[in-house]
Amino acid sequence: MSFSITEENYIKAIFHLQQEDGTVSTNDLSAVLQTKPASVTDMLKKLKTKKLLSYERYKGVRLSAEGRRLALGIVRKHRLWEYFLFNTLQFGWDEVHEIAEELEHVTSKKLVEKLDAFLGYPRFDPHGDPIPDSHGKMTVRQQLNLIDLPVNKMAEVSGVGSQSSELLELLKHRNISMGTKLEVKRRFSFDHSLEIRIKGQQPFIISQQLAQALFVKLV
Amino acid sequence: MSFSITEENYIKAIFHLQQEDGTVSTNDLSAVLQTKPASVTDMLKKLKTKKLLSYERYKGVRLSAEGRRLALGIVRKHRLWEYFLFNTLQFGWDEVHEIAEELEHVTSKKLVEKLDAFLGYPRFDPHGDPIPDSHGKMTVRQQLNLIDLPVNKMAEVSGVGSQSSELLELLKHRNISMGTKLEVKRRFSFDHSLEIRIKGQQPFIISQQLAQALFVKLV
DNA sequence: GAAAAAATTTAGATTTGTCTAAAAATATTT
DNA sequence: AAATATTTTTAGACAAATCTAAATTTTTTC
Repeated sequence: MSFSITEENYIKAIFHLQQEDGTVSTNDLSAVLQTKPASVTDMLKKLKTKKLLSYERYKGVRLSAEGRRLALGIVRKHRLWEYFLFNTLQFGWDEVHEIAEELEHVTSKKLVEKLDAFLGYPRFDPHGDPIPDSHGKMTVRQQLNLIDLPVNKMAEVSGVGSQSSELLELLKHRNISMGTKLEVKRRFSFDHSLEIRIKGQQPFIISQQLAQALFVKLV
Repeated sequence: MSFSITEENYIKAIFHLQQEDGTVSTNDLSAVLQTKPASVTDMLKKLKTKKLLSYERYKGVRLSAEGRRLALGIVRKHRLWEYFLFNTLQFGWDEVHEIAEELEHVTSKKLVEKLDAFLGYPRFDPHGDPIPDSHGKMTVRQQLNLIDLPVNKMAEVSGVGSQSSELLELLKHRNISMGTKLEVKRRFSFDHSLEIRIKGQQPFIISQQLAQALFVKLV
């Protein structure tokens, strides 16, 4: 069985939304895919007949084992291409997502395996997200949200919560990127902002929203 | 203005058919695109309104300057990706075309330029076809370096890189002279040596230095 | 230069993925 | 638990790209 680019994008979106909570709603999908809820309903019915997901009207949706396998394949391709664009072609880490959105739909299985080998079987993409291997397995990284990082523990940035250009723009301006070493100096309960200090720089304050969008690991 | 993958495939097909004779017929297009003539007619009308070609009913079709520019851009992408697949990812030269058919539709301009730079601005793809540069210009090849001769293409020796007696001595010993017909059987990336076969003889291996000193033309 | 053959176009239908507007089901508020 | 609000689905329509069958134009043959 083969799938259109549109179908693949639905499956990928459901996969990502499912990470948080078990079932995914029509409205959530409508929001991330930028299509009307009515169109989402139509597509869900279609994907159900293709056995990629279980769906009952008004009850939300969940990927089947088959659907999950497909999703992992797409995510694998997306992240391998991101790695290629960043490491081989020297793109900025804020540019790679958009291009990978197209490359991820190229179908050749052999291409994916050759690319993986050429890149040296990388396990994380430029945003710190794990790259599924050819069996769909991902290395889990002991990564925590910056908002949860204990005060005065040195850590390094290992992931971001979204690929939005707004976030990436802010990070660029704040001079934060993958591997940046930092620690939390203080917490302000009023607005949940944090004072952080990047190694070798003066401390400064970041918002709760930004802190929640950053993942770090202890060093 | 942007174009669908289908529209791009029509433009590319017209471009290739146009190489032979000036105008292209509905039936020829129908044959290479594997669609019914009626469908071709519909698309030609559409592409005419987009000013990519000139078309009058029953009279065949010709690309406009705009259409030619678009076609060259697609051919450029196709051949750069073929070069990448063959030279970087070590695909067989018979496998690259099919995969490049998908990659050629990825839209990022910057990707094409970065890929071109990464590959070292190659001027010919693995089949020996010229790669248009970013302005759409192609090198016309009459004579090429033996090191660039695609595998399994019969060619004849048409020139040498120097007149040094050392070179000529070696050529005499190897039994190679002007007009000798040969083909490349294999390439060894380790030392860039080539296995070649002179028509009617057993294959043997020559060094990179020797290959670079020989010019051939396709026969 | 007709008649026959081939190529091309028109007309009307189909599939995919989308939309709007209205109806139905579910969730929230009071 | 009734009223209200929100979410989701249904019904019917539309654009893109295709098809088949029939009509038209061009080309070839005699």
